[in-house]
Amino acid sequence: MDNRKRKALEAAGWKVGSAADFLGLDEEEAAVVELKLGLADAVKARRGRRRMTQEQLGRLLGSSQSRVAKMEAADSSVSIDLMVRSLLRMGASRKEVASCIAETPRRRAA
Amino acid sequence: MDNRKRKALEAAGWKVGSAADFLGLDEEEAAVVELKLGLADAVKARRGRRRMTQEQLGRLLGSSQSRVAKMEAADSSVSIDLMVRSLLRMGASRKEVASCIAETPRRRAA
DNA sequence: GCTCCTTATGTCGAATATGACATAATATCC
DNA sequence: GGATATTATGTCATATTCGACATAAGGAGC
Repeated sequence: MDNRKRKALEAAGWKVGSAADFLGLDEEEAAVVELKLGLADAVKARRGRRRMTQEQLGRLLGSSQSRVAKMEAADSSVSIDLMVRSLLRMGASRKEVASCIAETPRRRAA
Repeated sequence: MDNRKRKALEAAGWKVGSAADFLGLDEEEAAVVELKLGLADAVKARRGRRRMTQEQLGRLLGSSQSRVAKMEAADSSVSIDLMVRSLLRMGASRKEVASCIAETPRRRAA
């Protein structure tokens, strides 16, 4: 393989070649927030469809009402992991999780 | 609204109505693992396309080579958050992140 | 074989996310 | 109005995840 040469040339400082499609920190954070809003909406929607209270869902997840509330508010203290796990626990498929990550969340207002 | 009555009937014990599509804990864990494998593959693939080393990517992420290695191995000690952030930082769109969550990961072998 | 580069694995203190609890705010009924 | 149910917000001790470091393991070229 002839990677060595190219690697030495490209990626030398920071300007790696090809598409140059790195996001900055701010853009990344914005994307994460949108993504989390999408998950939050999905959790709220699914819980609503089941006619469950936050406390019931909290119990199902082995968690608490307050954490569910924060989850649905896309609070900065809740991880993507928790939201994803919650959706899966409520019966969402991986594809469904994916789709609510892909779509721009409805509730954009602050 | 007439929710009260229905809520009292449904959701009484745990058998909430409609689709009854709750996953058990095991199934949820399995789904999480698959999902993480998909993200891990995506990180590895993107890094490869950039011809970056794990150390370079670690530096870009404000992290370290070892964490990138664990990330690409879908190690249990790495969060979905970190993987998602890494992909976004490398320029992936929310949709691209979603698609690699949706698809069943190639590398199924242990 | 040895050297150099890259990746894998284990461990640590520090940083962050967690469940739990209290309590405030917001409905929804009478 | 009050009573009751549900949701929002703040705080805290514990648990998990973090970056960092050391070091082993795997390859590529000599």
